[in-house]
Amino acid sequence: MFELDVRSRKPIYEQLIDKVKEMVQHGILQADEQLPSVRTLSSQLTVNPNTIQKAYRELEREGYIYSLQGKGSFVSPLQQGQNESQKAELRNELLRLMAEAVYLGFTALEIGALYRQVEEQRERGNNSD
Amino acid sequence: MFELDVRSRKPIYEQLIDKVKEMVQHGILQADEQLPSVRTLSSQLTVNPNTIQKAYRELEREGYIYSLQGKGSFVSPLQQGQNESQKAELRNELLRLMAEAVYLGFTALEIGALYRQVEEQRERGNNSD
Amino acid sequence: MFELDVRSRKPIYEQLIDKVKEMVQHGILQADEQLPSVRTLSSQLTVNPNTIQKAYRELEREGYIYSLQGKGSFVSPLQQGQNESQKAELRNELLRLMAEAVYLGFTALEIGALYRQVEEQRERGNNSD
Amino acid sequence: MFELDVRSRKPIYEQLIDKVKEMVQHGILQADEQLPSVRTLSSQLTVNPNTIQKAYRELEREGYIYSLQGKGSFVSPLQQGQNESQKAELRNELLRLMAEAVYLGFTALEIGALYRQVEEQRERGNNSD
DNA sequence: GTGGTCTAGACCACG
DNA sequence: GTGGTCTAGACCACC
Repeated sequence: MFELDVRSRKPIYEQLIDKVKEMVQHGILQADEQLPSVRTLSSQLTVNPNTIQKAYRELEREGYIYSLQGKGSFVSPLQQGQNESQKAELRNELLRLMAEAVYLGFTALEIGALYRQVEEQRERGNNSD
Repeated sequence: MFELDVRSRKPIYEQLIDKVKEMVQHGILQADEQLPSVRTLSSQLTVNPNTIQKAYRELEREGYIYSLQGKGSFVSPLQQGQNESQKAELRNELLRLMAEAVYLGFTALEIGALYRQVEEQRERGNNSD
Repeated sequence: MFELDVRSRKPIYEQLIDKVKEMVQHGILQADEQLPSVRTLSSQLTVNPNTIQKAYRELEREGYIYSLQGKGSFVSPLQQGQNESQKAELRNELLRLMAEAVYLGFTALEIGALYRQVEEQRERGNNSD
Repeated sequence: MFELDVRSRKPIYEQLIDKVKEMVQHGILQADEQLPSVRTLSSQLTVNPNTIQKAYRELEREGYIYSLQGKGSFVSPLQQGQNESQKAELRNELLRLMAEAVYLGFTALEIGALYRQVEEQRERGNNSD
C-alpha cells in the first residue's frame, strides 16, 4: 500500500505524511475512510510505531485526518477556505521553488504543464468514486 | 544584508543557502560579484565560520557560486540547460507542492499569479544593472 | 581495521574515504554490511567525530555507502552504469597518470600487470563470501 | 600557451605543473628548451609570481626541469630508469585509480584504449621533431 | 588576506 | 542507540 524508501535522506515519518496526503488529494483515500491502525501499519511497513504515530499526529495537526478515541484515524472531509496560515506558508514555499525553477531554465510552458498534470490526476481520482 | 532566524527549525546553513539563492535569482547579487568572506559574514551574523563555510560549499556544489583560491567566493554566471538531475528533483518537489496547493483551494489564477510574481522580480533585478 | 597517517599531507578524511573505497572494491566490506558508527570509529582511531562524518558523507554522495536514520551506515550494493560524470573525471585522471607512467619508463607489460593485479584482488574478495 | 582554470578546486600551481609535464611528455617542450621566466609567465597568466615559482620548484624536484643560475629554467632530458621512489608512488596511485575504474564498470578494453591513446600522443609528439 | 581541515564537546532529530 | 547541526577556536594551504 505505502512504499517507503528507508535509504532516503527524507525522514520516514515525512515520507509517510506525503504518501497519505497524496492519496487523499488523488481521492484514493475518501472522506471519513478509516486509515490502518498504528500497530497494523507499523508491522506492515516494518517501521517503528513511534514513527507512524508521529506522522499521524502531524497529519491531524494539518487537518488531513481526525482520530476518534479508541476507534482509529479517519480521513477529514475537505474544508476549503480555512487554514490561512497554512496556505500562506505553502504560498511562500511555492514561490521559492518556482523562482529556483525559473532560474534553472524552466519555461512558463513547462510549469503550466506541471499544473495541468496535477489537475488531471485530481479529476481521475474524483471520477473513480 | 542577510537575516537569519536562529530559532527556526530550519538549519542556519540552509537558511543562508536559500537567502543567497534568492538574491542571485533576483539579480541582487550579480554574476562574478564577490560574496562576503566566510570570516566577515561569520562576525556580521554572529554565526560560526564553519556554518557559513558549509553553506558556501553547498552553494558551490549546486553551481550557484565559485571560489577563487585565496581570493574569495563569487557568484557564478547563469548556465542554463545543465543539472538535469537537479531539475528532475525540483520538478517532483513542484508537483508535490502544487498538488497540495490545489487541494487546499488555490485556483489556477492564484498559481499563475505566483508565476508572474517570480517573473517580475527577475526582470526588476536584471534592469537594475 | 583502518590505518591512518595523521602526519600525511593528505587530509585524514580523504585517507578514510580511500580506505573504505578500497575495502568495498576488494570485497572486504560486503554489500549492505554495516560500517562502524561515527562515534565508534572516532574513538577507535582517536579522530574527531566530525572528521569521520565528513568522510561518510562524501562516501554517501559518491554512492559507496548509504545511511539508515537512527540505524547507521551501510555499504551500497554495486550499481554499475551510472555516475557518468564521475567516470569521465576518472578517465581524465587515469590518462594523466598513464602518460606520466609511460614517460617515466613503465612498459605496456608493467601496466598490464597492474590491471591484472586489480582483477585478482577483486576476484579473491568475491570468492571469500 | 598555458590555459589555467582559476575557478577549479585544483590549486593553480598544480595545474601549471601538470600542463608543463604534459607538454614535456608529448614532446611539445623539447629537452634543453628554455621555459618562460617566472616574471614573464606571471604576467602572461596574470598569476602571482610566487605561484609560478612554486610550480617550477616542484618540477625541478621531480626532475622534469633544471635551472641555471641567472639564465632561467630548462627542460631536462629524459632519464629513464631512475626515480625509483617516484615510480613506486606512481604505481600506487595507478593501482588505486584502476581499482576505482574497474569498480565503476570500466572494462579491460576501455582501459586498454586509454593506454593506446597515451602511446599515440607520444608518437605524434616524437615525429614532429 | 582567503578558504580548508581538524579538534573538543554540546544539543537535537530520528527511530 | 544513530547521524546531523552548531559553536569556539587552532592551524595550514594558497595566493
